[in-house]
Amino acid sequence: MAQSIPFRQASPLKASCHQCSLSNLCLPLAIEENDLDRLEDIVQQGRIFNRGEHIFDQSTPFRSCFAVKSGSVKTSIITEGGEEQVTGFFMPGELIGLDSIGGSHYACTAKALERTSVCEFPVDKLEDLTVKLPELQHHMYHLMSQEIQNSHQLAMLLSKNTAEERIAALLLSLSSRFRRRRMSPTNFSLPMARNDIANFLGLAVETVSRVFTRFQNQGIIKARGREVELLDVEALQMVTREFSRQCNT
Amino acid sequence: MAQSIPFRQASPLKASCHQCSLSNLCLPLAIEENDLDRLEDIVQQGRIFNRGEHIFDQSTPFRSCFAVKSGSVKTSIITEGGEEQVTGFFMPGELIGLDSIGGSHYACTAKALERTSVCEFPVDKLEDLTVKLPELQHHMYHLMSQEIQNSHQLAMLLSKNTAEERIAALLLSLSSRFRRRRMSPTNFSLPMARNDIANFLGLAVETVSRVFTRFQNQGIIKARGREVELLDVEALQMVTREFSRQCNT
DNA sequence: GTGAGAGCTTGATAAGGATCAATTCGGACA
DNA sequence: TGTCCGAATTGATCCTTATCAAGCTCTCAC
Repeated sequence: MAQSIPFRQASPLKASCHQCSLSNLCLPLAIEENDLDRLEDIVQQGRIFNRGEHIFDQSTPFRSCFAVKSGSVKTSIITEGGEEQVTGFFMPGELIGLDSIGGSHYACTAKALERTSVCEFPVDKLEDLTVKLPELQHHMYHLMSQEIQNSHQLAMLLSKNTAEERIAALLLSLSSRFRRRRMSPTNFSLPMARNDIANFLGLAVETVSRVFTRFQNQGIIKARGREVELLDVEALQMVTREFSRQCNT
Repeated sequence: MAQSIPFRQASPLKASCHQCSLSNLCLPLAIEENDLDRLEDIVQQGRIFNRGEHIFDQSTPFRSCFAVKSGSVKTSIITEGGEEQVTGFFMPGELIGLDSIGGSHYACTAKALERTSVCEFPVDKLEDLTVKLPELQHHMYHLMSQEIQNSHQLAMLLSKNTAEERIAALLLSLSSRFRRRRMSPTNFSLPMARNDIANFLGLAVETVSRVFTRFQNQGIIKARGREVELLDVEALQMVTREFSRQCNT
């Protein structure tokens, strides 16, 4: 977009956090209104990625974290043997690359799941800034610790829960993330393919498919391709083990 | 120990990072010799925990990160339903509590696996210090991102690898961590019970036991209770999938 | 519109590991 | 030294989910 306006030469790719609708989800939420300029000074409006394009991969030298502005991203580790493990899905307002700070290269590969735009935060500048803005530093620590917790939660899901429980948990996670963005928590379209869901949850595609139809037959969800409607959120919550155990006790 | 010397009243529980044998593994490794005092100023020599004692649990208000000084610690998440998921094992020089920064309470429960001593870093002071020592801040980011990577690696292990591969990977991880501490990488005693291994790796205890005996019959390891000897490290590396795939290709 | 290919669904079979059950081992303690 | 209890091992069976195979559907290019 910005590139199609050749006349504005000054501050060519500077993003405006002030005007961004995601400022209450993204990094700006940790910063006082009048310090926001300092964040804007280091943010670069990244380019737009088409479906399937890499934002970075494991061979890219690490330089920046990225905030998703629109669209969605999947991150995955790819082993020497070529196996892929999807490690996360990122939606608008969420920050990618926290797992790579301190390394020379990115620790994972990030791929746009649809047409996606991102904001880029060069990490050297970000580190300088967090020294000056302790609230921002605190927020960074907070984000990173949450990333650790998310990953532990995933490990838990993978090692202790059935296919149905895993899928229910994913649907609920997506639901709450849509809600945070003031979008319908019960009626949304999945940004990722069944394949990615399967990989992320440690299942075979066929199993994912079967569980979707099972949920549908039980009237818990309605799914048509990537379009999903959660018909009975309570039932979904019952499916996740934490909840069912809680109720049994 | 310090408590048994009642005459020294000044700086009662101050740890000496200068003299600590783990200073090349622990936080001090990021700090210039002459800034080390500032870290020492905020470190508290924590008390010693007996086998089975909690260093903190999920109901403890979050205040500090802890470095293991001697002994070992397991961390786990415990769900409302009472289920446990072991999220990590921590050995001397390693930092616990990174997953909790920014929260009001600890995100996991930490339990001493044997008689264990820890150093305590109050996080408010640590955050203040990282503002003054950018190298320390950078190192904290680095540690946290590695924690994320470790957890992703675990997720990968759980979702893609067989029981044998998971156990081989754990043994190799322990081995390399012993090596870093200048201890034998092939001859060590497991700090954790079979039960904890099973839980961590998403297996049943029986499966862990069976794999141990299978490895033993194949002459890859020798195990007598918690005493383990790695007889054929190469073979173990072959077992982990990354390696075997690499060789097949 | 039509064909091709990827993505998704459904069915049948097989396998890896969980579960249940029964010993055995090992260390703490009287 | 014997006893007790939890941890570890071993065996038999069952279950969930992977795998293999086939058919369906949607989308996109031509």
